[in-house]
Amino acid sequence: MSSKRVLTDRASALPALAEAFREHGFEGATLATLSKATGLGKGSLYNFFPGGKEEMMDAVLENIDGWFANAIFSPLEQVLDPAAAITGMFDDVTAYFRSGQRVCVVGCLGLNSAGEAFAAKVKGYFARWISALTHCLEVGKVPPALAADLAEEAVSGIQGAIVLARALGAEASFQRIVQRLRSSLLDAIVRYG
Amino acid sequence: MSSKRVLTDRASALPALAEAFREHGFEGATLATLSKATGLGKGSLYNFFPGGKEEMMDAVLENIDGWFANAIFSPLEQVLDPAAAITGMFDDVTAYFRSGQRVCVVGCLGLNSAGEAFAAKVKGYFARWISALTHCLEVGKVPPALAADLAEEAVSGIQGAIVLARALGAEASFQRIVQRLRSSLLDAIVRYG
DNA sequence: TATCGCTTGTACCTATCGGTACAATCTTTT
DNA sequence: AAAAGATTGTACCGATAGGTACAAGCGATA
Repeated sequence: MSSKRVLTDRASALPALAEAFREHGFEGATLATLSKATGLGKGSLYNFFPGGKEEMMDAVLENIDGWFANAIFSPLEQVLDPAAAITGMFDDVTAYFRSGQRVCVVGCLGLNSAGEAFAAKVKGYFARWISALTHCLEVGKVPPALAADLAEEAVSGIQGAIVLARALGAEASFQRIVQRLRSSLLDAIVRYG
Repeated sequence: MSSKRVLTDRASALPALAEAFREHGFEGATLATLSKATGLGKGSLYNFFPGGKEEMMDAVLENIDGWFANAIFSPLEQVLDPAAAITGMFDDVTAYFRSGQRVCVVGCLGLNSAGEAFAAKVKGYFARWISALTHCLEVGKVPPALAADLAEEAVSGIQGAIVLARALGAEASFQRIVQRLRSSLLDAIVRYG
């Protein structure tokens, strides 16, 4: 059971690590920050993540990706009711990003040179999201070319909504933008479905 | 003339500083980085910017804001031909952000805690952009409520396009998204104008 | 309860951080 | 050309960065 316990404790530190990286970015999050955020001393941190900050961020990305795969990507990929799946996606995403007050770690990593080490994971995350959403729209009888366009627009639009809502300090902006995106996708399904 | 020369040299360092901040972010850009980027030693840097990194970023923001005011905001605010102004805006923005390969310093600052010191400027930048674009659409006879929505969607959409294009390493994504936004605004003007 | 191995806090390391001091240079003015 | 001022590189500062070493502490097995 000891090997399981290591896993458990390592995993239980991930939410706090993710929150610290979210707030301060990869460069801005110091070991002192991470230690305080998790309640773990440096010793424990390096025990669980021998690779240091980079391994911590890697684990956080893995964890986030797992959450999205489960809560967002899979439902879209194995969709039965496209309209319901899309509505669910926007609801989950709005809750997850706290209407834009909570930043997207993955998106932020792509923006500066500090995130280059994680480029593949960042790319994979967005690529899978768009492809899952495209698939869902196609199941809703939306023509493939339009489906791909709408999916790209939606995923990109959510990221933009986060940037704008943070900049303006306005959750309402996020909600308006996301609602418009949702309507746009649902309209396409209604039109072709 | 000496006071002018100070201004000139300080100003001439701004593009290099902006590029360094763009690439590494505020925290990630060290004084060594900034020194190398500008070709100025620490002494000169602190001679021109006694307030250190923070004053440098402040000056960079001022500079960026000035560029946008001149190239983007003013044409929208004093618009005669709304359709042409909007087309011009998207062209200029696409060139400025190098189809999304070049990050928006202002948007990035809003994303993590390091940028809190600049929150007012960040907010002002986006607020003015949205309000200028709203005005332009209204001149194009688009109803005010819809104009505000479309403007918010466009500005937010551009930011999202940058995030996505960087993450995917795909300029094509940026161009598709921006073209769709442009069409959406032009359509509204055609419909109501 | 003695032992074993995982876990943890503390002390410590070097490199580099942002920033300062200042003497040596240029420029400019006269 | 000489004085005055602006500009610059270099040396240096304390603080803190990420990371390592390691002895004490801990819970499980026997």
